[in-house]
Amino acid sequence: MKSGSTWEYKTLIDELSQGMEKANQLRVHLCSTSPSEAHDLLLQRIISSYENALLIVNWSGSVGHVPVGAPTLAAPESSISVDGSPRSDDMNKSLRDNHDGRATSKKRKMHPTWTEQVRVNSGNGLEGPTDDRFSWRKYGQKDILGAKYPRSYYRCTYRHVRNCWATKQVQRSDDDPTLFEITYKGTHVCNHSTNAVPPPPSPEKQEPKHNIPHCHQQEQQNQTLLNFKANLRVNTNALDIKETPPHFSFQSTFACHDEENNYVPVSSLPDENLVGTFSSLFHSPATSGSNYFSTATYQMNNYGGAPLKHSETDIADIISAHASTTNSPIGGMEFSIDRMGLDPNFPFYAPGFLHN
DNA sequence: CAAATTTGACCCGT
DNA sequence: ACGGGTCAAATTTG
Repeated sequence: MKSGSTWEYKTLIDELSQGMEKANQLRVHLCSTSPSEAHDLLLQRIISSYENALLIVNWSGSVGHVPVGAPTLAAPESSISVDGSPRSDDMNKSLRDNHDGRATSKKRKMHPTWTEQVRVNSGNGLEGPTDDRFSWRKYGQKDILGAKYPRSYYRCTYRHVRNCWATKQVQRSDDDPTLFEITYKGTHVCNHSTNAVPPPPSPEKQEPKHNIPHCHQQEQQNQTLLNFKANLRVNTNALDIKETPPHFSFQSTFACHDEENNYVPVSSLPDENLVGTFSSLFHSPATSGSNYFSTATYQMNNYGGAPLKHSETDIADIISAHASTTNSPIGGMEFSIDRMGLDPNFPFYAPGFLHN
């Protein structure tokens, strides 16, 4: 992009983030002094608008020249499939299932992918960095050639319920056992603690997670934004992982890679201020959640009679969840699927933006 | 008993 | 053929 517009662009971002920050502050303030649903809702909307704007700006600022080696949000060629249903595998599965049962097929779709290094400062970081506020379900572990420690594979617990295809791999560092490299793939569309679809019947086990105070729900939205940014160039600094015993401290660094897996260190964040602004509001910017694709996903997912075999969490849930996005106002967080449908590549009719 | 983890087998790209 | 990633039956956990 040329320099003139770059300047404008930055200024715009500055302004927007200012606005957003102030709104956030106001919100926090209001929340603590005179909690009021109405205020909160209003502020949420304001903030959402800012988020929207910021996202749009970020988006347009980044698509033009694909500058940062951003983990691509969608596969370049497959513009329709904003992903989230990255693997038609499961559909295929139901088709091939018949005799083989094995289903993985096709090329792996492009997911936003980034790596986080988490250091566990403690006597024995044996458990590893477990809690990043999403519900992960381990689905595999593998000894990796030349690596001392096995690599663990996790996927989102709500994969089937919410069609959330985020996965992560955790690999302990060979020479520094306190260091874990966590590779996130795909973006969370479940946003399990707040958004659109309420969590499946049994609330998170892994994360009995403190009920999120009303005031903090915004965090989720903010987080969303942050994470979106993270998709462009992941960032974070300190994080405070809730269920960590006090003597644990995490420190993480992020990098993301582009499709060629070129590392893109995150040091060079052009808009530090923005990040600073947000990070002051978050406790755990490390989470990988993001809704920005969920809507697209929702409307794209097609459970087309492909019964997912076992319990997992239930097709009934799927159905009702699905229904809830179109019919019942659950938590007032439903969002406009139809609009999403118009342009799945433009993920900004994000949930939490309260379209009703 | 349901949900999560473990673990060997399978699949796919190289 | 090999290695990494995923599946799914068996097992464990809550």
